[in-house]
Amino acid sequence: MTESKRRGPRQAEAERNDRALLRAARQVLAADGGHASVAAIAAAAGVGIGSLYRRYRTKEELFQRLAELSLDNWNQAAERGLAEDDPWEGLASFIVTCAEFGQGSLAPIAGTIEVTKEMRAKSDRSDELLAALVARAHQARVLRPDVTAVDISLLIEQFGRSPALDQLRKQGREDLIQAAADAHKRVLAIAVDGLRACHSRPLPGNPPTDQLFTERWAHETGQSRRASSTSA
Amino acid sequence: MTESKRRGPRQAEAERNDRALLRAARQVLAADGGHASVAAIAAAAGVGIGSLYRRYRTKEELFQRLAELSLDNWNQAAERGLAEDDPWEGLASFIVTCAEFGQGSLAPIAGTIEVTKEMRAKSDRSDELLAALVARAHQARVLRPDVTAVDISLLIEQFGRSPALDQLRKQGREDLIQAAADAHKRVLAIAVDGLRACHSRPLPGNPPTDQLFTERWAHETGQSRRASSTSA
DNA sequence: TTATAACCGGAGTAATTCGCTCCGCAAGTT
DNA sequence: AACTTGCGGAGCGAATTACTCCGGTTATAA
Repeated sequence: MTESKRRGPRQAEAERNDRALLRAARQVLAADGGHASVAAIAAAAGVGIGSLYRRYRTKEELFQRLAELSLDNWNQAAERGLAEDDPWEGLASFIVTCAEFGQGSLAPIAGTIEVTKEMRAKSDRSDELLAALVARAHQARVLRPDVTAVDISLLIEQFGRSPALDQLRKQGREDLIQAAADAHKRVLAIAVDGLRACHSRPLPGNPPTDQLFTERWAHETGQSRRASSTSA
Repeated sequence: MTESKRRGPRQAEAERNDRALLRAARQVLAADGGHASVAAIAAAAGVGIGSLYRRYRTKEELFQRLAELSLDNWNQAAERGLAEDDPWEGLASFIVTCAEFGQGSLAPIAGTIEVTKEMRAKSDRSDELLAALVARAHQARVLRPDVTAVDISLLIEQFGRSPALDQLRKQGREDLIQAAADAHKRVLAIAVDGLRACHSRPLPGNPPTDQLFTERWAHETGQSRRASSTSA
């Protein structure tokens, strides 16, 4: 990212290919789940398999990079949300941005990739940012009092994919993709409105624990200790 | 279903196995997508592959049966919803029931199975029932005026799976499965509250067309004509 | 008990799909 | 021309697939 000086047209093409690759990987991963094949990803990106393997030594390396970029995006969105004046708009825009970027693509690879130190640090930071976003919205009384940060994380994950969109993409129905994307935004807007403080009846069940996230990314690294807290 | 008279303990075991098979198929399909293997389904059901193939001549036959049962469940839930006195509770319970049953398991096989005449008839009937449910809620002014039946269908599909639940099941973390299921219900309750009429701001974009559903189940049967309407 | 029938689980099989390597080729630079 | 740089995809061994087939187990009958 700091070294994006292009020194020739070949380098430029390589960068474009890399971006297309990551973009395609998100889409294919969302549509095919963890079994997504490198051939499918390369084809969706419009590049050859060879180009994929020149940049990433293995399939897992590509997925690892994808996870890191997603965390970066998540944190950027959270910072932008905190920068907004209105606490509600800040939280809502954060949710929408994360869901559209496709955070949900990560769920199928949660147990398969190795979690690096950097990723864990970024994940911790995202927990803090989200907790701040939630605390601010609570203090302003615009967010339902019994909604927690974990609820929000689960909601974002739930909307990280669109089943309709994924399937239409796999069928190659380019004509309907835009309509499906718009519809997905609509349904997400409905769900976000459900977070507003105007709803008096309490939510069912107890607030979920953040085990639902921390435990899923363990991957036999003996890492089961709580790494973050979701309360401010 | 009319012939459930058991004539011996062997038949009873066969019935239990069949139910376990269908239940497991829904779970594995949700977790693994369309590539879900018969071996995985049989293992999740706790039966041998042989038992699966004694009841269903092929993988597609199992999926077809699954789709039909889902439609039956959908219609039953809709009828129960219409039978309720309160229009809002009727619609809300319908949504929750469908989402929990795992309507979302069908999305990954949408393009792969042959759509029978019966299935299309049941699908048409479900469209009518949902339209009635929505119309009633609109007339009672308890449902946001700009929410359509297609919006509701998409919301149900969106909540037909839980990424967290699916992954925990695949990891065999039985201890967290109940927590994930409860959390999923919570998030769904949030989204359902977003449908209430108390929200004044209109939803973004235009109401989605039902092409988003009809086109996805076509499967080269030359069937592209509109089969139902979603407005009352 | 033994014979029979019904149903079970899963090893085995051919075909497919997988991740990945390797090499011939086109484009830019000197 | 010669050299460098990045490209696409054929091909390979390994893994996975849907499905078949058969030996074992349980319930009933004589």
